[in-house]
Amino acid sequence: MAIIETLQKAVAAALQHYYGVEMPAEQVQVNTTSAEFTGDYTVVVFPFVKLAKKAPDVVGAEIGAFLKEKVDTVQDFNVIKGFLNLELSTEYWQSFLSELLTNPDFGKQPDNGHRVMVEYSSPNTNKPLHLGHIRNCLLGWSCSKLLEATGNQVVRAQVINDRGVAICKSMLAWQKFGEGATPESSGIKGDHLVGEYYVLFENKSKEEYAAWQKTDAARAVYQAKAKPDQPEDAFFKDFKNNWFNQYSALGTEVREMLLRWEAGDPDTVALWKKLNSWVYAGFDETYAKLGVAFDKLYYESDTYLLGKDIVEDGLKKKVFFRKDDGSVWVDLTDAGMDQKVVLRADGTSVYITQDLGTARKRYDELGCDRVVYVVADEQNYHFTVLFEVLKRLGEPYADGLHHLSYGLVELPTGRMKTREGTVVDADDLIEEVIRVAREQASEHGALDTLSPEEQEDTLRKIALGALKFFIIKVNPKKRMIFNPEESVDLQGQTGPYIQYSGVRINGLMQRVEKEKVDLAPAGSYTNFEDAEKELLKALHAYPDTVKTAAAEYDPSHLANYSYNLAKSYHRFWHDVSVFNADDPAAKAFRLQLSKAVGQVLASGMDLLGIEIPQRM
RNA sequence: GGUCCCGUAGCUCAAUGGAUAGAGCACCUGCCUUCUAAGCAGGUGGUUGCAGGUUCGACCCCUGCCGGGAUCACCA
Repeated sequence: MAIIETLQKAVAAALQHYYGVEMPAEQVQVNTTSAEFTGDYTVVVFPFVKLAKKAPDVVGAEIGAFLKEKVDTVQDFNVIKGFLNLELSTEYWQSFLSELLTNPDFGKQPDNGHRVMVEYSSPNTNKPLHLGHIRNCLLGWSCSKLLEATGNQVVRAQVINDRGVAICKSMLAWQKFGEGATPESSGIKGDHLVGEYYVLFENKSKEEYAAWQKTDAARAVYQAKAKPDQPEDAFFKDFKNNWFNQYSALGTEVREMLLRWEAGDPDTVALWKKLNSWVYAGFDETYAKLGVAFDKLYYESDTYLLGKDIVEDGLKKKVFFRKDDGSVWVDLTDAGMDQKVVLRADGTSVYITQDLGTARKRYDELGCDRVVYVVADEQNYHFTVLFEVLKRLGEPYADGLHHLSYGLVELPTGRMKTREGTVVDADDLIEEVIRVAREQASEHGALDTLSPEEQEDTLRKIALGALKFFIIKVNPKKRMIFNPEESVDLQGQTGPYIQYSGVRINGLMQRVEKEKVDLAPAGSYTNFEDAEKELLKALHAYPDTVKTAAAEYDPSHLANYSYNLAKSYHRFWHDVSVFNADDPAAKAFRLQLSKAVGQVLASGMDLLGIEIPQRM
């Protein structure tokens, strides 16, 4: 904020003037004053005492006097234990407020000419979205909004893992046992239907494995391969993947199906397209409910062969080397990593080959000089390697790549496990939060006069506000415990608490409209109440909060800010009267202040992907 | 075992190296005749995993331990 720079420069000038000390202005620490002291901004004078060779309170008093005289926005100061607290003039705060109100883009930055891609969600097409995808989507969406707000052009991209063994399992199970069921005939949402066949496949496979374990062949394998003293059940648990690849009839069928798919067999491709189309329709519905969207879709089936030219390139540049068997590697041991295959001996791509290829392709085609990959932290190593390799290849965009790594979402009972059926389904969860919101609303009664459509819309906003805030308030890199009961709380540190402060403001604004209140005399109101000053200071901090959240790819900063702003507003609401204020200037000022808070809350919540209802 | 991440109130989470480590939930106590009480005010609750170090000042930076997690495939 410009005021901070002004103060920094003035302090530097004071140091020069009194002590002949040269200090770069940006090294001067200016903090916001904590609530229990008088003042708006605080200069920490400890770093200067050695240079000035005077006691902290003397230095503070001298600099304070200098600032008060030379900087007209500094109205007063006090020094406590080496902290120089500065009070800005009421004129400054008044003009700040009116500037905020005339600037609908307050807190946002102008176009900086960069184009950034934010890649998020990356679902597999063999089952529906779950709680983990929700955290991913909310982070990706909010992050993309933050990047836009800080002046970037953003491309939202989704990579869809639409090929491979997983979807073939669903396809095979549907073919064998589905009897032609469709989403229409079964009344089941497409992604859930396909997911059911995936589960069915896994169950059938489990049965087959159990039966196989009783055969002589299995006994022979156990005798030959088990470690000494290894009990049978432990051995067969470990052996499962080997069995599936070598002995399983279903396994063989799936692999044959995958081969047919890769060969472009028309029937297989048609089946694949049919099931995937059901899944996409299901995903679209879930994304719509979550309020997230994409500008660009990448299908793994289009990109999985990509990246071979970059391997050639890397060989030429001696970044990669070829082993005798023909496989291509990169040696990162000098950077504390391992050697890594980038191309198999048979010439086919591996996971990282694709990512190398798509990174270059995106830069070439879309000019994205920054890419944010929103991917869970289990892939930290993969991205460290990927970025390092691209750097060594001298790719021009290599420094603009960022892995927004987020921690796993766990339940109070522990990790979600597919096998134990503890995975929280995204659609179920959304339905559940809406149900609870409906229950609470009927007790509350505030929505009773709305039309049924408006009621539904409001309930959706409240419910999703609760769910989204609950997830987004946590620092992304931390693992989070998701307690379903707490996620639907509407009181306390929650989305609805913030929405409610916005709703209160909406109510005021409607009344302003109706009663045609004159807001002009606000400027003559100068004797701010504590609650008012607190709000002004909070509003003042908004642009920096947006900047920090964007720079750190961390929406939780903004979530916490929004909560604190809402909290200050609730206190203000309680402490002072707005419409019943005793003088017209106070009334006008409080209405302007409320309007400003409403504007910033709406802006901030929008960056988090949360809507504020008209009433609740 | 190597590398990386996390350990803060009973629980879920905050705290650009700055002042007495803060919120919410839960548990108590108050506040609707006044702009929506989905709100406000107060109380209880802490050796910031442990031990050193750097600094005028450390939850934050450094070192070593302890605990939890992730990852180290010609899988994705």
